[in-house]
Amino acid sequence: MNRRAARERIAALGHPLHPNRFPATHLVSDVVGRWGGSDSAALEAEPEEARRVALPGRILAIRKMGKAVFLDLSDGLKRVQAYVRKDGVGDGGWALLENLDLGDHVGVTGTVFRTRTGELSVKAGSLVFLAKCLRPLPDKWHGLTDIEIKYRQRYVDLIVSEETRRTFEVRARVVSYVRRFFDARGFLEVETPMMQLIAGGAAARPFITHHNALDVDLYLRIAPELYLKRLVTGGFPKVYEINRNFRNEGISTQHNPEFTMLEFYTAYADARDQMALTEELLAGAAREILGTTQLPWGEETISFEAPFRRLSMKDAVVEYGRDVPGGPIRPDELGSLPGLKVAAGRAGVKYLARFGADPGKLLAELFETLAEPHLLQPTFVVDYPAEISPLAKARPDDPKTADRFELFVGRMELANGFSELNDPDEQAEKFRAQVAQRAKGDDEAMLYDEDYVEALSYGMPPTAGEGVGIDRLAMLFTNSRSIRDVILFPLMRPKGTGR
RNA sequence: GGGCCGUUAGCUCAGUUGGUUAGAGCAUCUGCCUUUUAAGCAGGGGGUCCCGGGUUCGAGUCCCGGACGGCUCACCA
Repeated sequence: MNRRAARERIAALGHPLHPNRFPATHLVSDVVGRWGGSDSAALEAEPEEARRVALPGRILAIRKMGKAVFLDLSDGLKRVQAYVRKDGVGDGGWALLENLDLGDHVGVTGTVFRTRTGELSVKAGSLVFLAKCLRPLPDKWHGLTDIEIKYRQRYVDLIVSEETRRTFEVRARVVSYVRRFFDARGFLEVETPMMQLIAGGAAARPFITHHNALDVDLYLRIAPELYLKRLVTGGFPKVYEINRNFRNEGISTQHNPEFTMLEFYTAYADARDQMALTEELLAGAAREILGTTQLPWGEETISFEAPFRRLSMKDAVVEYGRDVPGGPIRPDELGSLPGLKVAAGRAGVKYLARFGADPGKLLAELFETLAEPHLLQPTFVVDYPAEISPLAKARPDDPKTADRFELFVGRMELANGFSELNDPDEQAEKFRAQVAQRAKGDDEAMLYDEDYVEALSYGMPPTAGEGVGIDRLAMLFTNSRSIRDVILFPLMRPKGTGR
């Protein structure tokens, strides 16, 4: 109520409570950028006229010193202090000052100088009111520690946390870099349907919605993959899309129901070419955005220096399965179903029964249990089982192994790519196998997409495709441990709803 | 959905084996202070101890149930 009372007093002093504009000559960042490097002597050497600014900002600190006051002004990005003296702004300005609170917006007109302690400051000649903050800001010293408010009321987080601000600026630069990277290499950015009759291109549960006029159920896409490959078939040899995917799965530090995916397709290329392109993309992004390929990750460091390590899924299981109780995992065990079952038993793979009949799923499960938690440095895991890769082409030398890779960084799956299956008959066969699995209760198995098979029958050139999780990439580039830290408005349980 | 942890002033947190009137710093209010910067000094106000039951002479503290949040496991990128 104090703040509302202060607002009333400001109005009584004759100040408009919601002025339409302030004739700013600079923002705080401009002042810091222009004079941040000038010491006191350099500033004094400039004529006063050249140091005059009309500077708006939000008040983030008030230090009263009797008949002088220091205000920390922020433009969200930088801070600079205003030095307001009673004899500088007069009785009117002083009366206004006495009714200002933390969070209010004001405009200061004055001269840039440095105080005797060397702090860059603006000596106020006048002070105008711009907007009132009626709610108290979080604790000035501890900041916003309530992680729920941080996510639910991101605007409050952004007001007080320069780190949060920086995180989202880095994220924006990542996306911008990705676009420039692909544009420069002749890729066409496209947008494909978010609402699909068949949610294809990945194994996940979709969200469902309904179109009234057509009276059809539609799915929010779980991936753009099948549409992008239709475009390659249609004659765009290089396409990419950066957009949201929606998966009706759990929420965790690495999962948000809607997340941003980069997918790109290169005709006439294979999985190896995509890996090389990916290394170039990530190392280049790190260098340009962060100025280094050595990224801090908690107490550790991740090196985005190319080339990244290549490791087959089986080799990974053997390498990280050495200390399994009951004896190390042996390469010969991974070649047969009985051997895999024995190995999985020793490794303590969960839900053994569910994957027991499928050697591909069993190997993937072994990999996830034993190897994935160790893959801190960027590692391309290659040679995925064909059974778990229904949209991928097999290796030319081995029909049981998909020409597929996944990139792991920071113990997370960051990217997934492969040489695309372009044989319509084989694709039809794989869809049928997926449908059969679905009938057996696997509700993440894919649906048969008849139109996609027809598209392939028109002839898709040899093509490699890949998806990269942009949110996770943003996590890596900002040293964020939770995906919620890199999504401005992550999905939260609505307030007041029970479980 | 399971497990673990948390919820005390506007904010960040203390609060002993269950025992007077629940505390501190910041914020807020009053006074002093014209180069401070977590400004300083003096004083004041401010509490549904998350909610509902229970045990007890007595509950912020113990027990049961619930709400909300975090972490984690499973599904998944």
